[in-house]
Amino acid sequence: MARAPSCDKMGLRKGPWAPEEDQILISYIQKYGHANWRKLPKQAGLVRCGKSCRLRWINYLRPDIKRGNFTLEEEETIIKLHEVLGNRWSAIAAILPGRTDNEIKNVWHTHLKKRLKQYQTKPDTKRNPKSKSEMKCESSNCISRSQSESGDSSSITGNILSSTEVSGKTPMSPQPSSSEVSSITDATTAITGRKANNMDIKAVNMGCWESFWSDALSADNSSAISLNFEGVNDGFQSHQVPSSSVDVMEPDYEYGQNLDDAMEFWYDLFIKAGGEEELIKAF
DNA sequence: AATAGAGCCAACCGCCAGCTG
DNA sequence: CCAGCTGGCGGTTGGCTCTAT
Repeated sequence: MARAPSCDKMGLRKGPWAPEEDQILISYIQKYGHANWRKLPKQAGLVRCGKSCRLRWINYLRPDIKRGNFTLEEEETIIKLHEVLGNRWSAIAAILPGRTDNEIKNVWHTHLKKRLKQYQTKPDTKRNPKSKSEMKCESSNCISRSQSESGDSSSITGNILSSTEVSGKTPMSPQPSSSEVSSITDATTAITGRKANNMDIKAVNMGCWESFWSDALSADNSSAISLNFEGVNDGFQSHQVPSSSVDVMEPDYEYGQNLDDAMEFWYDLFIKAGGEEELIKAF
């Protein structure tokens, strides 16, 4: 395949972007979008290659970029996801809203790798590295529970992610592209420890996993119980589980205080209700 | 105050997969 | 089916900043 000449071979500017260039790029994209990165610089009047423009936009100029230091939660999430995904930075970035793969890669190489090494040499000092099976994302918007050590499928992993966290798209976006599906698959595997299925992809596409599960389960909610747990950003959210398909319930269970507990209980119910097949029917 | 070394991060490079004609 | 084009990805690097001496 013929390769496009690199930027310097075409006499294009390289290196750090000037504020004026940023401004040109921003206003062009705001006006016309970025349908074709290769043509964009010429049309916008920039002496850069399309690739450079794309990178600048994605990594720095996009309005939804979160600047500033990574929080402890974000760093923990990266470490845990890296245990599962390895150097698949874009897949990790898909789960951390507002963060770019480049940023995550940099943080990993500059901070986290070192920190992990320290933990491994002094396992009791700060963080006790968990095995994959113990993976548990503790951030408020990313919950994961391990499959039981015995391999019992009744403790399938739970997860809460908004669509934007997984696919980078706003809710009710059109059909995901193959690359987005791959992101969703990666994210599902990373967070839940299980393989993504079409339902996950559909769920992400139609809104978010939370509401998907909720809607699906409440399709038969004539005698439903409610699970209340702390939501992503906004306090408490209610989820309905059809009690008709559940053999055992604990009505006095405290759901509201601990999201992990709620999710554990929720997923136990889900499995008792017949697992995925039941969900497919309900949906 | 000057200098060297380390750390950090924006940006580049080259490869690859998916799309299109 | 094929070749070319494009966007996306991960690895790497150059240069700026910070810190120690």
